[in-house]
Amino acid sequence: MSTGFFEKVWALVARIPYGKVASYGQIAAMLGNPRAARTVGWALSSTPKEMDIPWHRVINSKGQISLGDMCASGEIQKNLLESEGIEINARGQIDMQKYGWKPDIDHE
DNA sequence: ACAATGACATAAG
DNA sequence: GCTTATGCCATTG
Repeated sequence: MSTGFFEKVWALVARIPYGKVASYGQIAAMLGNPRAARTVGWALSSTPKEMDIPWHRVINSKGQISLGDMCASGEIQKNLLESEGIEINARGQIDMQKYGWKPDIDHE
């Protein structure tokens, strides 16, 4: 690890409760860099599958899967989210009002 | 140090 | 609402 940024992202994503989702901007903001949303996404893509990082629970601000828009890998993510109990709209949009993760209630 | 990249975010047309 | 352009931060070559 060159820096702890990746670890921070992984730690935060790993902190996401089951059946919840967080946006890149949210993660970046928690890390102290609300503009580092790109770096967050990149950290996830760099996340070794050896780790139990629920990267699929991290989506963009629109509550949609970015990968599903241009990469077939998004299908996997969508499948995982549905397996988590998260319901997705016809557009692949997630109900952030219900599934939006709130870091304040991580102790649930 | 510089240039390029990347699963984003926001503003403007 | 969609498309294009710019910004922002961290990593890599």
